[in-house]
Amino acid sequence: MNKKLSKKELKDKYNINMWSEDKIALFQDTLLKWYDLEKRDLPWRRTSDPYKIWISEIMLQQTRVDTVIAYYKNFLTSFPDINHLAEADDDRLLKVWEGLGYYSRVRNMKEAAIQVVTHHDGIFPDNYEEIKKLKGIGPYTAGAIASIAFQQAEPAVDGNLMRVLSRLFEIDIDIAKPASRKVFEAVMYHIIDQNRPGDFNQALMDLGATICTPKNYDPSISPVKEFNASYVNETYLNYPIKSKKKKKKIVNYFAVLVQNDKGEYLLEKRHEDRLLANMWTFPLIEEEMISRDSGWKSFEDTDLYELNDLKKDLLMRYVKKKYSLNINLGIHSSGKISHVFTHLHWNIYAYRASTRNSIEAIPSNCEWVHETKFNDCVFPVLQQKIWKSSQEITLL
DNA sequence: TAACCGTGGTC
DNA sequence: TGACCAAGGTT
Repeated sequence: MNKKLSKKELKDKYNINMWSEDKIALFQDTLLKWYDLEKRDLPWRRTSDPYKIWISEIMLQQTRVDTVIAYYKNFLTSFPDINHLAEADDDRLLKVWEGLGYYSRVRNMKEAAIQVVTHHDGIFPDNYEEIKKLKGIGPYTAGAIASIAFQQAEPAVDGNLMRVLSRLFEIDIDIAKPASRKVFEAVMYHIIDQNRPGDFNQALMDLGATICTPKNYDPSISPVKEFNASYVNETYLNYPIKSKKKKKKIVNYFAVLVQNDKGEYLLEKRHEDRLLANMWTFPLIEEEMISRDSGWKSFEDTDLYELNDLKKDLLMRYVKKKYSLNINLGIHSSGKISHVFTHLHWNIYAYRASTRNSIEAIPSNCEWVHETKFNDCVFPVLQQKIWKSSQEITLL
């Protein structure tokens, strides 16, 4: 359970000057009046169905509103209620999420749906504590659903709220640290509107998305500028405090597009609990796997674009070992295909190859698939990039 | 705690 | 163009 910090504790521990009750009431009134006039008209704001609100909240995690809208509508067409979701076919479910990213979200959603059907008779739980127990639902999402769908006075502290509150109260803690969220929740327990908690949370999010933005921030146009300590004190350029992210690790890959005598391509299903889990790609081979095996130093950048006889041989041997295939490998790549993840930067060089015979059976996580069937496969955007880029590879 | 987990937009 | 950002959660 969250323990509510008193105003004195907020001051003593975090140097936060909480407002008087009168000022809090005036802030609530001012913010909600602005929200009633200016709130964005979004599909999930036209329903009180906790299932639909839940879908929207999961999709919106680390994802822009504009991107989510089409996925949201399509998802509800495919899985109109929680029973359909609980019984969903895994591949069909992943297909609906294709391109949206963070694919564990949809896997967790099915598990949560099964939890609701099993433990709550298919009725979505109506309080923070029970909602929070569902797979894939953390403190933010539990607070959002509890407040928006069930009018519980629970904070929903996301990146927007931390930025907004940092500026309103001149809060000197690093919002990039996981532990900081609790401080902002403590602030929210004081100021959240007891009668309209869901609207209050969403109003602060809208304020953060449209006015109290990370860049190009102009505090003078805010409807609550008089409440903004960092505006009044002209310290707003200092907030929020946010530490820098680590640099991404750069990894080089070869993608090998092997076609058999029927013209089908070799596809590989990725491991079920790693990056791009359960999705299909052409075989991807880390450059380091090749260079290390051969006792070579890492390849020079230019070596990756075009293979000399030695490197071609190393790659063909690796494919033979791992995929039980003798291949004829082209030496011209697609050029560099860059794909950036949250913590990685991949450079991929795609090569075409052909094969006539398989030595043994191909590995169990691999299949031969004709390109006319690619629409039935769940492809990450990375795979789509490689496929598109491969059309331009020169043969020979 | 910090690392892991996607993608597209923006300056 | 690289770095940051967008309604975070899990391990």
